[in-house]
Amino acid sequence: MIALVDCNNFYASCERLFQPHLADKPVVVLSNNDGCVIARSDEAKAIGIEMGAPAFLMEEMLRSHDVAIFSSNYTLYGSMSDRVMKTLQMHCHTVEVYSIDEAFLYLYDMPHIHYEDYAIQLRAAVKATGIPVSIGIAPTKTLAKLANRYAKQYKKAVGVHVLDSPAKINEVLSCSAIDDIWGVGPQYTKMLQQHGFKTAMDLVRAPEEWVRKNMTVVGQRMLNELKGIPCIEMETVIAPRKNITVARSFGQLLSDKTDIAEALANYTAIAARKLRKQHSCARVINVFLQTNNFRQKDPQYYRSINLQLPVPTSSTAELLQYATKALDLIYRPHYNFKKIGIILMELAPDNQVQSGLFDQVNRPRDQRLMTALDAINRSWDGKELVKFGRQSGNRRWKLRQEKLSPCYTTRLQDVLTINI
DNA sequence: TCTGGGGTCCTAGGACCC
DNA sequence: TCTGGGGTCCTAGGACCC
Repeated sequence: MIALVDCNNFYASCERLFQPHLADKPVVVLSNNDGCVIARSDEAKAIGIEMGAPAFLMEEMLRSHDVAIFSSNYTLYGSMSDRVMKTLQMHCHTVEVYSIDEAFLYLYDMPHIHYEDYAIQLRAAVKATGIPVSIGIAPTKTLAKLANRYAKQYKKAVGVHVLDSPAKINEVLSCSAIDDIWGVGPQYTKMLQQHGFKTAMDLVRAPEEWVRKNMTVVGQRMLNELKGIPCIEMETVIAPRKNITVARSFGQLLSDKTDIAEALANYTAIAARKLRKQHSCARVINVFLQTNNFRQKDPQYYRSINLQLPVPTSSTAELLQYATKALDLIYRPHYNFKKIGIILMELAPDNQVQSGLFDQVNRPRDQRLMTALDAINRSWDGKELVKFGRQSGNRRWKLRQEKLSPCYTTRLQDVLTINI
């Protein structure tokens, strides 16, 4: 059996944990730039606040219901996620951390446990971190996902649901809508509804060849998973990323090339740090630049460009040179730009780099420099104490984060003081 | 009139996930 | 005035190889 542990309203729960007076209040967390709603407490969902809704269209509503609003604080959420995942690892040795707020637990080597009791205990153990979770247990990942949804929807008090018999599986399949299935998104929902499918049970009854033809091999795997035949492997070792993207909308529209170049330099530095963290080098970089396409009255512009690097690298200095060159090639004056991004592609392990015959770069020296830079910056609360000149300037690009909470768990001066 | 049988690599586009 | 930021996988078609 496989368990799926999913944190309830994760970002909202993280924020609320350190402000207990918000315990039964509506809480929302906004995306970067305080743009859209990306997490909601149950109370916020009950008022009718939709996922992804733009905050600026709901100001009156948020005020009238006294909704607590937070900017995203990924440092806090990452740290809370670590605590949750470590707790799970203490109760199961095969854990796949699937996302910041979800994990699959492999229970095959504990066949004699009582699954529901186990889940209830596990849930209580995680609650000690302050984060509430729901748990679904089933023979496949896709069914565990459905069981988890079911627990959230119909068994809120216990927060746990186990699919250990055909009858229980059928019950969940019958009361799950087609788009509740893991792997069925908006397009497949539309297609399946047009063919008369309503519930997960309807899909299970469909002929395999039909599913294969209309939903590719991915759909075929999904179908088998719903029938209790595992087709999606556990992935317990973290594979290195194949691409690394850093892209942000600016806090305000920018036209000036100097401002945009400064933003790009900072995003490049972040991407390069991520690259080194997973011990990879990039062979190709892509830089893209775009205007705000919600402002249809403004002239629109989008361009992206790929640059091949002569020798794969993870050096911020070198990547900055190519990123700057890329911007020179795609930048056009007089547009109101909203967003720029860099994608590092064709990543390879940094100990398997083929050097170039005419390479002029002193790579060992660059590597020592980057190692020293990372070490210094790591030891200062993650603040970038040492950086490249191109990264500095007037920071016109920086994000709006008007409701940012403290880093309660990662920055010493932000730790709460409690008066008794 | 009749024209083989295997393969790989690359790219764009489409689908999905959190 | 204000609308997020990351990822993965699959397929079809074209170009090429022997």
